Amino acid sequence: MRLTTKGRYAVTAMLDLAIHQDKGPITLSDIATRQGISLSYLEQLFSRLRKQQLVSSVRGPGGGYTLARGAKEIFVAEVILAVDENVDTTRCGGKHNCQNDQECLTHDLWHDLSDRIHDYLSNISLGELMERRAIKQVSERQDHEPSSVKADDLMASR
Amino acid sequence: MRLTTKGRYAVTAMLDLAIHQDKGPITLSDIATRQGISLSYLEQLFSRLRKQQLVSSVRGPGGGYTLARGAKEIFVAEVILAVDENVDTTRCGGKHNCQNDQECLTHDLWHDLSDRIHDYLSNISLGELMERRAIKQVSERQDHEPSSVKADDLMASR
DNA sequence: GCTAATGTTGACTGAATTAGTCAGGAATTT
DNA sequence: AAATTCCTGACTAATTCAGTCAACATTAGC
Repeated sequence: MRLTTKGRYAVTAMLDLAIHQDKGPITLSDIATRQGISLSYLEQLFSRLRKQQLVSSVRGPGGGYTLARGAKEIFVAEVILAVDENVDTTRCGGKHNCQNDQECLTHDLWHDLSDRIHDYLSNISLGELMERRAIKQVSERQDHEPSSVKADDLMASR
Repeated sequence: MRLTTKGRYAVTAMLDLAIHQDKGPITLSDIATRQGISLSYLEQLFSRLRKQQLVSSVRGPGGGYTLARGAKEIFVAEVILAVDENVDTTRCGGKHNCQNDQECLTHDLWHDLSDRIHDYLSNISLGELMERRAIKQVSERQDHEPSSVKADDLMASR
């Protein structure tokens, strides 16, 4: 499991899709402008996302992409793995008899960690990230709104 | 926070160090042979690990590297960040006024996720990974050892 | 049916990063 | 003095990243 800018682009684009999907199919041009990602690069990414059945496409005018499932049923790990064709992260490729026992010992340790990260990201859905954002926005609005409690009061109370 | 093969090499090497550190300073040549990583590449990585004070070095014959702290006080996130000359992952570099509000909306969402991963990896120590491995080894040995309790008995009791 | 909008595919490319090589030098033990 | 090890920097091949470009397929609307 790798976590690079490529995966970040994919997750960001999928989040954009999730946020705007109530407006019907979304074109890649829209996402490109909103997120500042080149159209052609998005095409590469969505080609893979489509093959993994994370998005559906509609051709022709008024067409575009939609999420293939609900935002709460799509998990970050899926998105990242879809655009990351990288598989065998281990040098010994799962073989347990490489050179000496010592080698695979730490290989397994890494594999352990990799599994944990994967499990973790498999439990965060696009929907959750959206919700979290919604909560944050409310909280920020409250911070900036004039309220009965002044900022100075808060500072003084520290 | 990125998660690449570079970070994996670093974590693997640090785990190797953690496992063998009871034998005094460990040379990079030892790690190179055991883990199948080129010596020169390890030198680059350990140069950074040393600058971040994750390892201590001893020069001359009988020298090598040791962990700067106990294995339980070194966290995976530290190791990865040490070798990753972290680029600013966000295009807007933290500015909240890039183009339109929409752009930063999903940028923040990604940042959220990145933070979560960081928090997660900040709570896994090298020591924990070692322990987990130890438990796994015991469990595997028990699976293969003939014992007074037969496997069939266990299955039946379910 | 024509046209425009959009997805689909593949070949190509410059830039950055990865992973490694090489050559020396500095410190320290024997 | 000699051997061992860390330390540093310059260099390089391979890969990946990010993007460009061109051609084509499908469909909606006129």
